[in-house]
Amino acid sequence: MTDKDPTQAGNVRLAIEREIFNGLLAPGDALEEGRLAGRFGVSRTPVREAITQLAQAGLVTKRAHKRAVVAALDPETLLELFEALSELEGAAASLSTTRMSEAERSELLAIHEAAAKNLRLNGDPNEYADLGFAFHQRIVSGCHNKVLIETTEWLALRVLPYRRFQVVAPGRLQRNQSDHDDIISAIVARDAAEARRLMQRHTLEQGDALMRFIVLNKATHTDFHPAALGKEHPL
Amino acid sequence: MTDKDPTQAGNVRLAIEREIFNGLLAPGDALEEGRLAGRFGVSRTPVREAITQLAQAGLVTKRAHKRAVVAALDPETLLELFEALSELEGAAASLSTTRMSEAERSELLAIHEAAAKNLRLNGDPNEYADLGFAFHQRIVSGCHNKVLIETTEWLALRVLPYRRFQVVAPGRLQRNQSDHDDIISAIVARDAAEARRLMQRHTLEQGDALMRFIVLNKATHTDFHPAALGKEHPL
DNA sequence: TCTATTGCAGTTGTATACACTTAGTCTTGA
DNA sequence: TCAAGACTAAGTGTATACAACTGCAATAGA
Repeated sequence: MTDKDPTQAGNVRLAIEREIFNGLLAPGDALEEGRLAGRFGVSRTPVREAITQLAQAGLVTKRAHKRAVVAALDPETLLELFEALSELEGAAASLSTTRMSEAERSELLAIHEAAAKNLRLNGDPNEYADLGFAFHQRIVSGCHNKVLIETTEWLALRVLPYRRFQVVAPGRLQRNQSDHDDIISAIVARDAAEARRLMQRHTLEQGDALMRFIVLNKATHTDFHPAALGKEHPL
Repeated sequence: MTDKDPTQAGNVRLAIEREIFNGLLAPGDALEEGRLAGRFGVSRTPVREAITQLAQAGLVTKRAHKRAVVAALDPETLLELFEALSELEGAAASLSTTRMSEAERSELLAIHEAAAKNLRLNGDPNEYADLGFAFHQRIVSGCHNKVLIETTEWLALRVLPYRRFQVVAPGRLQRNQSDHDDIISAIVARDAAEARRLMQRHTLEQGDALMRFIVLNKATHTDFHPAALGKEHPL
């Protein structure tokens, strides 16, 4: 357990989060307080507090006197999540066109070019996924609105376990990169409306691609969950 | 304490929420677990859980080994909050133009007309505020995207203690109503882009008006907080 | 007088014990 | 055989005790 966090509840929260992202805890799995407490070597109290926080964050669902379970993202909710996310990221992109500092803009460009290079040289897909993630993150943070940033990341957190799988869809990478190309163009041209439109469409399409992938996968593996494919997520 | 909620932590959470909205607990006030426990006649455990939830919801801030305090919305954050909210409500309005059922649309119209009537007859300003609140809420819920609805309400919750004061600004009521008029028109015309634009601008202006009011008020009363003006909020 | 250190009171964080709820099984009666 | 009800096991909700931390005030030293 990382000892950076002063409080155990925080540690436990992070640990459970990680396990959810790793797939060690799959959507639908029950979080039993006593067992987790034993596993982490603490009492039920901090575990309970961690679960409360995770429930409030939407990563787990909890009803009175029932065991908390890892939030299962049914396709419908996943779609809604991406729709909402696309609106927020679109808004952020729009604001970022006028608010990003020169340094932020050049950093964004650097990330974008690193991704392009990775693609040209057939680099590690996971590295590409991370760069794509960074790309989105920089655009969001560029809006300089803490509330908007927080809210967007809050939603992004919930799709994070699923989001990296878009890369496996054939041909998605090139399409993804050209989308990013266009978004960059809109940003450097200071075209807020266009940046919003492109960013929104892009995120929405990511969601669609992911959905398609999931339902196809589900056809063969009814017990599909993120960990089925992934290596753990770097957090 | 209302005994409808099965769990005490939930009761306490609601009670504290109410006190925050009432102004009994003003932004910056400390929430001391022991004292609250005594006041509500429960132990510290459910109080602690309630505070954890409220912290996750953004209504209070909490750091390790420090007392939790009611989140103080400094003007900058308040502005950011309204900016983010305006994006979300705009998005919801856009989606609602195509997704609202006929029943929902007519309910929205009924609310709007009730507000108009209230205004014509110089009715109770608090009733008008409630109708305005309902207006926004119906448009948001009309988008039929649970995630988007939840997220919007989550942000709206944080400005709720402040939002009702817009009505006191002179001339705001008529302007508010005519804004609503235009939004309704866009919705019945199924003009998604226009509905988004109007709704976004409208919410943003609400924020601006509120901000102006607060800074003016603050000039005389440095210890300004919502309860200074309001009757309690009906929750 | 000023500064640093130490002690103390108050408050939060954690462990543990107990009460209550839930779901499943087993018994019992028709 | 089946349904209804009691019993039981497992797990959550709450209370309480204790440990750890923070802020402040008193005190000692220069």
